[in-house]
Amino acid sequence: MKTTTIRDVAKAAGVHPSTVSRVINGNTNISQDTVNKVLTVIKELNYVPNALARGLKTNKLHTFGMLIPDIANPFFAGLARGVENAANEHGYNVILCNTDYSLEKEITYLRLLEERRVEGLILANAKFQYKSIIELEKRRLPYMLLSRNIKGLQKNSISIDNIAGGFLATQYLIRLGHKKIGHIAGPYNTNATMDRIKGYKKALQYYGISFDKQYLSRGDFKSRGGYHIMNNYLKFDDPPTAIFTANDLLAVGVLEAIKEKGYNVPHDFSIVGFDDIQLASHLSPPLTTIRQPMLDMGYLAIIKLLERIEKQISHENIFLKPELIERKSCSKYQKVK
Amino acid sequence: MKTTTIRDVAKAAGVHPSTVSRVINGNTNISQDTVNKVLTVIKELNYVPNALARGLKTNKLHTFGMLIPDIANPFFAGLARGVENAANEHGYNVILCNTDYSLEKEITYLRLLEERRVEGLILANAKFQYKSIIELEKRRLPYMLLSRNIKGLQKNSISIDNIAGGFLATQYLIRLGHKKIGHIAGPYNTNATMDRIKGYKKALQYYGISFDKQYLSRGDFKSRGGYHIMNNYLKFDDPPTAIFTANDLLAVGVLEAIKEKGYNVPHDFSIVGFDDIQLASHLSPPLTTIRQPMLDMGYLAIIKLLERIEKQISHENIFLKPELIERKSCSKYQKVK
DNA sequence: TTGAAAGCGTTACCAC
DNA sequence: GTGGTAACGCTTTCAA
Repeated sequence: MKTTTIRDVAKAAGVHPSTVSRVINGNTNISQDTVNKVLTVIKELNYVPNALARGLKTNKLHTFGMLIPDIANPFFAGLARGVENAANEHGYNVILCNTDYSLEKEITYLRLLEERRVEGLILANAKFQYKSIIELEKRRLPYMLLSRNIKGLQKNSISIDNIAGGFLATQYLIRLGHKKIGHIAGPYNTNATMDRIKGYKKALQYYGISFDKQYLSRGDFKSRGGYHIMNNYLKFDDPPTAIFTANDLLAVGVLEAIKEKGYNVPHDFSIVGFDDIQLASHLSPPLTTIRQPMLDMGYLAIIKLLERIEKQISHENIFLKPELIERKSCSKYQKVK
Repeated sequence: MKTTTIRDVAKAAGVHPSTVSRVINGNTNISQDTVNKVLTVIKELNYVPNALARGLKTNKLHTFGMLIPDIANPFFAGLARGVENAANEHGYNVILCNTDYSLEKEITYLRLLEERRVEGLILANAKFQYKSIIELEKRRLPYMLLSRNIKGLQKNSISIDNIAGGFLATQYLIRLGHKKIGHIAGPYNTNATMDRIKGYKKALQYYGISFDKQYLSRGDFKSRGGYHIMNNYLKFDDPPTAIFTANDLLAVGVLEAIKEKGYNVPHDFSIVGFDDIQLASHLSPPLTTIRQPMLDMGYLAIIKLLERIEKQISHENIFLKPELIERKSCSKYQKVK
């Protein structure tokens, strides 16, 4: 069974194919009569334009590609949702690719997306390096890095200001009177982790608290890690009275370790997380945390990508403001334990 | 700047374009010499085939469309992940569309996907009705309904066996000695809700417990709803001693209401949820729940879709087995309260 | 084993 | 306002 084409419509309407094309594309220089006639036939024949043919001709399929490690991770799901919202509003579709933190997968997907002639790329994947970006630029394939910064590249990225986020969290705890503040960081090979540490140190310094390196630990963004590190803190002669974790999952583990030992949050320890995933508000106690505006970040990424495409402009790195969400996992520092 | 085409490669390699095409497509009837020559040139020129042109010619762009209400919902994210895994393994890409439970959006997206000539559709969206399916069949666009059944349609769907799920949850509570078992259901306009209720009733009947309709409540799949309904139960002269909720979020609200009144889970009340979202294992107490195998469901949907495409077969509705995940929100019925 | 030619379904440019 | 024609980049059939 052949699908109906623009030619079938033309024949049935008694006009030339190019006229049908003009009608479809909303060209104005056509008599109302012809427009009506063509439109009627289109409906009658149930004609659906072939976007591939159009794409081949115009070099525009109105499709973006998005690379993320894993859509099942709520953080990336939020980004993806923001991206899709903005793309859809502008008539674009997005092909989503899960790379599982594998460089190989990233490269395979990228190739696939190039073959498909996507008009732009949102890169929220993990392993991508500087030279891959150079490759993209050589091919003139517009991209935006999302929640991702690449060393040596000072443009076309959108992420939150992680330094500000770290500062915000730490400052909040300091203002509650805490002086012994632990920070459980993420893996050290990401900018996000390092910046959050910077913010943490900056706040300490700003408020005249000296940095104690035994209070800084390297975690893995998973609850298990938070659990072990907190247990370790609890063995200290002088454990921290407040903990800032580099993400919410770490805070989950911290909470577990504290409860297990019979202590209470926020009475005995104050906790601040990072991300504000759905989980955070449902923990007991509900977790005070630094919110990343995932939807906004994704949305903005597309807006900027479109600007790049339409006006050929490059953008400096953009940093969105993090926000402190105050819930019930922190309290004023209590002298007596 | 023109992109390099198959013709450029041909010229540079001193062969005919059709020969290049044959090399790209792994045609065997070519001398090793020519293959090598062409491959070298392809690399030199950095040639990337145009999938649109190929798709136009072959009518196969190897792309699927997937309609879901909201990727930010962990349940759908799980499905999407499974779908993408399977699609990718078979050389397909997937265009993801968030419909926000809006029929209008569903229709708009569907049209877009048709124009793009996707080869198949995964429908996990909400509003779609029988007549839209008929429309798809008329257009010979293969589809699979995912976690979604449509009245009157006895084929091409994959979901879990919700009756079995409801039965499993209720049976578990009964075996713990509970006799007064409440069920907080979802919205009544979905098959999933109705089937879980059926399973609940079936278990009661099977174990000789008479159904008491005051113990069955209609919820909304949100924690707020669970909270209010549980508060209502607590006002009963004879409140249920165990609650089975139609999803995990409802259980979150139930837990809150119970704690607020100073009761303890699992000591005073036993709770079983449904879905097993990430949240479930991190609640306190960790929630016993019925797991839906999201990844498997998504994966299988693509496998079956491919079968339909390649072998033109229709499938009966497929029901996957739910699984009870035992955590710490249930205990044996205690006589004295 | 390779070349030639036609055509997939559009759009865009040039006539009239 | 509308028609004609060529071309987008590829695959496929036929012929050699």
